Amino acid sequence: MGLRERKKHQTRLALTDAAFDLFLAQGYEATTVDQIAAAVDVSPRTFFRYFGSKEDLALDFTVEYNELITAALAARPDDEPPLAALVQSFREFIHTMERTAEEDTERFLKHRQVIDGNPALLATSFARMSETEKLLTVEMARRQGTDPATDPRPRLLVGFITSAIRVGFECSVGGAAHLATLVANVDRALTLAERALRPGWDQLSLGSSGQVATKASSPG
Amino acid sequence: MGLRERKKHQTRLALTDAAFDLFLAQGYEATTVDQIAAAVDVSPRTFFRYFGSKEDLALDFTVEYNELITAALAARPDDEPPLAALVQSFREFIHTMERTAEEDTERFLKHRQVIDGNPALLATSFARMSETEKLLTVEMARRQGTDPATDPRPRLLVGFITSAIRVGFECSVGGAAHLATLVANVDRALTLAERALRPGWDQLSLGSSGQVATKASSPG
DNA sequence: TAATTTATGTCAGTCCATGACAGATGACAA
DNA sequence: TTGTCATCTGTCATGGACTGACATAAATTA
Repeated sequence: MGLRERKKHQTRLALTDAAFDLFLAQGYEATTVDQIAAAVDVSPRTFFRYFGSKEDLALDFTVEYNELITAALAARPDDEPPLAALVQSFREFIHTMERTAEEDTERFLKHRQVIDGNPALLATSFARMSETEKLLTVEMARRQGTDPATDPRPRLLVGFITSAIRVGFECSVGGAAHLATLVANVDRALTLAERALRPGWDQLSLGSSGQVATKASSPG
Repeated sequence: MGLRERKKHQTRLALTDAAFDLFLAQGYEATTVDQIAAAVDVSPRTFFRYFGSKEDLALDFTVEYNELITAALAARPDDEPPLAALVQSFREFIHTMERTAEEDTERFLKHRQVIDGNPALLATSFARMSETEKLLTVEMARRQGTDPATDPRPRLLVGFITSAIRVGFECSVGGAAHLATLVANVDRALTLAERALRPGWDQLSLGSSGQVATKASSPG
């Protein structure tokens, strides 16, 4: 890696670190881009060459997270039941998060504190997942043997599980910002979600007409 | 209603109408607050006395929608199974929406076209639901006889159903902007969600320790 | 009509974000 | 080493979203 690239990496890191320190000290909204840039001895214009917006910086890590999740699902064995594969992917994800967070606890806790302390940021961080949800849906449809364009069930399954994740995170807001608590809450939400779903609902036996196979087994 | 109040109501309506016409003609981002204000012969400063932000105007209707949903749930009979009550509330909601939309189809379609045409707006419109989700969760917890602060199941149930709604809306984006299609898609998503859930999961029989009753019936 | 309340306009200013241009700096080949 | 080239950065100018302060105009009320 050349000097140029190293420097870039360095400034980027310096910007996020300075930013989060300021966010924690004065709040997200109260800190200006100018302040962040000044803290790193960089022109405000340069800030926007590294991040598209202040929010982009604050939610930068979500990109990495979303990649982790899709990668996790792609890595699950094909013969695993689809729902189990999805849930396991999310479990793996939070444990990966746990591990990396332990290496860099300080940074991790700062992030969580800032995001959780700002409803708008929190909402956006989840909204950013919608792209990932699309990817997960496609992969789930493949595993279920259906077409995601016409069959909403894979999408629904993904929606269920991500909403469980959301709930797990929500439960951890405000309370102890301990990583262990967060992981435990997400884990519990996932377990509950798995239990809440009718067994076998994700196992699609493709009907001839593309109609939902479970229809036959539904009451009435 | 005095003249003053009538005028206010009038300007507010004029602002939203002018705004949505401009949004449709030039796109949401491309139209400025100044343009909207000018179209109604009002100072830009006045715009912000009616709406907190451009986005607030665009998503104004969500407030009404969210009130409809919570009211619908509150009106369901107490002896109805919780999940059924929740799902029925959403069904009632979309049918109320259908009825009001038929009275004022033009405005309704404009709204949907603008929102669906802007991913950021769409995301925010759902993010705004999180306040409503909290209210729904409290009511669901009451119906299930648990404490929403310690038991995540009511919250999970609400999350499931709202994510079904989201999926229903998603399916309708891009395709025919027909109201009937939208309603049908949401309806289908709700039905699928109901079917996907294990029957009786919402019927909590409060264990002595507050532990989850369904635990006993879970495999392994 | 007079006094009070309240909506509106004007003005000035902050912050976020972007395009354009010029100068500085690292990359790379001769 | 040197000169060329690509790229990063700072400066400047600009525009759009908002906000506070103050004055004015209009409606409400007595």
